[in-house]
Amino acid sequence: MPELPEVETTTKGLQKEIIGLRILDAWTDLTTKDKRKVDTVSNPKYFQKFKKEIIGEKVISVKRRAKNILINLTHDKTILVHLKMTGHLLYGKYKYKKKENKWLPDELGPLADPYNRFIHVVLTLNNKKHLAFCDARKFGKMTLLETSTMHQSKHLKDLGPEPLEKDFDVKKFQNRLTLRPKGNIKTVLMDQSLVVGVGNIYSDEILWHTDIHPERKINKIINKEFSNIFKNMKKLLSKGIDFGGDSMSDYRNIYGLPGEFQTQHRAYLKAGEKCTKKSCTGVIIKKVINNRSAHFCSKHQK
DNA sequence: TGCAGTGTTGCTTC
DNA sequence: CGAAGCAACACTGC
Repeated sequence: MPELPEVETTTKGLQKEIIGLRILDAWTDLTTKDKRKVDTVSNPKYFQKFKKEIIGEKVISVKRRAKNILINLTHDKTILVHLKMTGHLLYGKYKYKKKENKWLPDELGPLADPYNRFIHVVLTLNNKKHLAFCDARKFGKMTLLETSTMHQSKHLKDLGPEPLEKDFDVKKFQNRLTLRPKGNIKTVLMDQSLVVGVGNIYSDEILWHTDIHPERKINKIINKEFSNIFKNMKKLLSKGIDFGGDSMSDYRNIYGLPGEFQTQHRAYLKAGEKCTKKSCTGVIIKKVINNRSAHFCSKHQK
């Protein structure tokens, strides 16, 4: 689900609702033994430490870095959340069912979200409301970092530049992508160590708009095309934010409500449909490229 | 009914 | 180092 526009939508929602609130309690039912998750709340031992650290702290700010949400707390602490495939952060009123060790939305909770049944972490706030982390597939990540050094942590240190930052220009963009001369453009666009924020949906859309085949090698792309990809990447990511994210799959904002960017798709999940580019007679096809499904026009993307 | 497919990324292998 | 494949997990939809 969540690529830059969806994570940005969630971040903005949190900025509106939870800044200034204090964390009173934390709960989870996650119990993985996966080594890759030792330093996240999925590891029960880590969670105990995490809980102790965040209780009593107040939310100072909420930021986004790549597809990570950073909840900055007092005393140099920051909660990092990555939604991965099916994560949701929901804000509202929930109640705890002790018998089942489960949380349910209360009458003021985000009832709209059918993903409420996958609640795996709940933070209790000092306004009688909660921040719930729902995640059907349990791929998501939640961990605690030291704010002053977090950008050197393994979670953030290898990330490329932000595509929507003012000082990120087409020259820097081209220099980054050119680090992978033999890579397929679609795969390279999604490589978070080169440029952050683009995933499977937006990469398909960017390439449809720029008339470029997803398997075109980086070293076969000319300057003018880089400039076109750059412009369309910024345009489509901004549009995704303006539309409140893409809910073709399960993305919901912090109130459990869907975004609308899925109405703007030209390629993603449109296999078999006629291409809608002006005077193009092609059809959208689907092909697995580097283990990801790519959707593109059989005719105008070259 | 059963099984392929799913937005991400981290690890392994070559 | 880079490229590619697959695993992590559990549900949805064909």
